[in-house]
Amino acid sequence: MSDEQVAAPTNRRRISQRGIATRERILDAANRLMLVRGVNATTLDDIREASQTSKSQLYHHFADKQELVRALVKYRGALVLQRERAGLERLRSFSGLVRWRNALVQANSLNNGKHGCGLGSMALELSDQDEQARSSLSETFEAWEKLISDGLHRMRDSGLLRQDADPEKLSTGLMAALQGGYLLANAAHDVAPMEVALDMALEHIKSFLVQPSGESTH
Amino acid sequence: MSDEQVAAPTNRRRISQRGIATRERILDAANRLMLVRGVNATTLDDIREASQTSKSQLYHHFADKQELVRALVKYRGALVLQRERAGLERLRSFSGLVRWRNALVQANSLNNGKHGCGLGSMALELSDQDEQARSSLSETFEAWEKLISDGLHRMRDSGLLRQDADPEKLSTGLMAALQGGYLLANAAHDVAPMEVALDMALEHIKSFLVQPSGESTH
DNA sequence: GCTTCAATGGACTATTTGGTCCGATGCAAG
DNA sequence: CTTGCATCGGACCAAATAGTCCATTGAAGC
Repeated sequence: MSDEQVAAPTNRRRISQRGIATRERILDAANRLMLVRGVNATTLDDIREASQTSKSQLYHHFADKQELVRALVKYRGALVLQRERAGLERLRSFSGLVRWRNALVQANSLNNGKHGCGLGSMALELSDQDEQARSSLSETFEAWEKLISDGLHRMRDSGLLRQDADPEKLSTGLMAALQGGYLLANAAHDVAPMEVALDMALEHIKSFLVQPSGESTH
Repeated sequence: MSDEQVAAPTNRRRISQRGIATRERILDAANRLMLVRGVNATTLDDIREASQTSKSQLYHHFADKQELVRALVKYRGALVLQRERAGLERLRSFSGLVRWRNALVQANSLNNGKHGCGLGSMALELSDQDEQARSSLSETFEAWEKLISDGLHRMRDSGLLRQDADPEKLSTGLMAALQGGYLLANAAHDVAPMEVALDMALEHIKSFLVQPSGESTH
């Protein structure tokens, strides 16, 4: 998945720049609306209006609503991975993990925990009703976890983490804490539970550091 | 919130047993259907059919769909708390926590991680669109966490946990791990991530035990 | 037994919403 | 310029769905 053209269509003959731009507008509008209202509660007319397009355009670029949703899953997944790659690809120390944590917490605190994680909310809403969407979301989570575990591997290889640390399990645990934190923060409309959850996961990772430092997670 | 009559209506004059039974059937059907399809994707006709009732009964017992959903939030919350109370009110040891973990994992593995937690999925779907539902769900999560933290308090008072252990934070972290685990397991259609997440949280709690034992979490 | 009202069956309505269609327009190639 | 096709506007359609209404039934109190 490349960093550019995250909205590029799969295959069709002769696609103009104007068409690509429209498709991008539609996906962007769907992305914003479905983040706050949820997938099923967002109508095509909502998207049409927000994207300044027409019904025929929606159906020119997407076969039906389900296909639009599936495209959105990939679109949002690419955006998240792009953002996360920027914050994780150079991860080499525990303090880097803390900075990553702080960025997520700060972003979520801006809206008092509302909306949660765009991927997590879609996962719960779609996993039981669209196998393709579920599969795609699952792959995105795996890729996201891999960004973390790669960093942990680097930390282990450089001697920061003990050899018995399991980067894969640690990253899965951290991702679960993040997603659960998003969920509880969303329900409470307060970012606090997310902080507690992430700090727990970070403390756990910290316990695998070779030289436990007094470094705070705050 | 009492253990019995979880479906009892709020207030109305002269309510017959038959009426209560019908209300219960409706809520039970809504509970089952909305767990697998989600709230917004479940129609009143679905519920009417599954509950063997009629349109007039739905609107006799509930003002509209939103009220039915709000009643379901309380209904499901009461059911979960009832179940969790049974498993947590006698919690006094780390092995009790492990048994609790195993019960949740086993239940979720029966359907390969599908559906997730009934409260968590509702939380993400409703928190941004129904303030009353969100508030109710938030209270339920708090009550659930309190069942855990009460147990941790007992463990701390009895000298099992160190004095610097914070039962409230630990229970919030554990709940986040549980909810995140449910979410990832649902996306992966595999209970494994939920196990990893819960084990991480339990390891973290274990690190606060006064006498670290070799007790396995598996 | 009579009265009263909760409870019920189910047809019916209004609105929302996903989806279709066709003529118009813009753009690029020959 | 002309032709072909992607793109577009928006009216229109059909199905789904929330919600209404009224006649009927059943049960509890007098």
